[in-house]
Amino acid sequence: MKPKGFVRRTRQREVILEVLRGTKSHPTADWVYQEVRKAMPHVSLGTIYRNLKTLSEHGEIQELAFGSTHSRFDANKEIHYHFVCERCGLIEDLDMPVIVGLEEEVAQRGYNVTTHRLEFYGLCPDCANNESMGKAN
Amino acid sequence: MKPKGFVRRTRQREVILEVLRGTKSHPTADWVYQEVRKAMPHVSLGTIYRNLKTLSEHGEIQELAFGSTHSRFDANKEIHYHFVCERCGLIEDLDMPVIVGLEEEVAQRGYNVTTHRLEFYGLCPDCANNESMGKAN
DNA sequence: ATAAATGCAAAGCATTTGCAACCAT
DNA sequence: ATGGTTGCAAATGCTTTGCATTTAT
Repeated sequence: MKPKGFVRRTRQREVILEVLRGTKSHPTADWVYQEVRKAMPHVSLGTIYRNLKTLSEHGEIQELAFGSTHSRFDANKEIHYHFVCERCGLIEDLDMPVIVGLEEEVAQRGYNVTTHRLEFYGLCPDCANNESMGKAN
Repeated sequence: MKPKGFVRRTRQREVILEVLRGTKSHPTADWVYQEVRKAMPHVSLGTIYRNLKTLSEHGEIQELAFGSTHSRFDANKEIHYHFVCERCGLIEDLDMPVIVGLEEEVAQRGYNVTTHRLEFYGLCPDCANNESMGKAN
C-alpha cells in the first residue's frame, strides 16, 4: 500500500532547494521566487510558498519569522526571555536570569550589539499534559 | 523653542498603556484594541497601531514580532544564532557555539522544550562604520 | 490510475496610510 | 496657533487558497 501524504519529488521543489542551498543570505520567499524564475519562468509564487512550507515542515530547511503578522506587546521594558507554546500559542515570561557576557561575545566579532532576544519553543505544561493523555488538538 | 516631534499625552495613549500594564499576556494589537474600546468605544484600530509603534519606539513597551511578514529561509538545518542589522536588514549566521544546558534550564521550569532561538540586534560592521562617518541613511 | 503538486488569480488579513477634523501644548 | 493625533476608510503587501490541469509514482 502506497503511503498517503507522500511527498513527491518535483522539479520546482528541487530548484527551490538548490537556490536555498546556494546562498547564505537568508532570503525571503520573493527573492527565492525571482531566482527560481530564472530557471523556470513559469513558476508561481504560490508554488514557492507551498514548497517553502513543506520543506520546513519536513525539516529540510529552517524558517525564520521576522517582521510581524501578529506582533505581541509587553509593558515589561526589562530584557527577559520567553517561552512560546507551539500548540496553544501561549507566550510566557521566563523567570530566568539574563545571560551575562552574551552581547559582548558577539561584539567581539565586530558587531555593534544593541540588544538580543532569546525564545524557547515547545509545549507548555498544560499542553504537554493533554498531549500525553491523548486529548484532542 | 518648542521641540519638534514632541510626543503628546493623549487619552488614547494613556488607556493603551494602562491596558498593556494591566496584563502579562503579551497581547496582540487587536486584543489591545478590544480592551481599549471598552473604555473608549470610538478608538480606531489605526490609532492603536500608531500608538503601539510610538510607544515601542520610545522604549515604553516592547514589541515582539511573531508570525511572519517577511519570513526568511535557511537551508542550514543545524541550530545556530543570528545577528540582525537594524539599519540595513542584513541577517547573518554567527559562528558562535550553541549554549549548552540552556534548554535544560527551561525544562526544569516545567516546559517541554523543543528548540530555542537566539538573535542579536544592532549595527553590522558596515553600517556602524557609515554611521560614524555621518553617511546618509 | 490516482492523489500530490502546479499555475493563475482571487481572497485573506494584519498592518499602514491619506486626509480632514480635532486637541494638547 | 500649530503641528501632533485621531477616526475612518481605503490601500498595502505578504501569504494563503480554490480550482482545473499536470505530473510523479
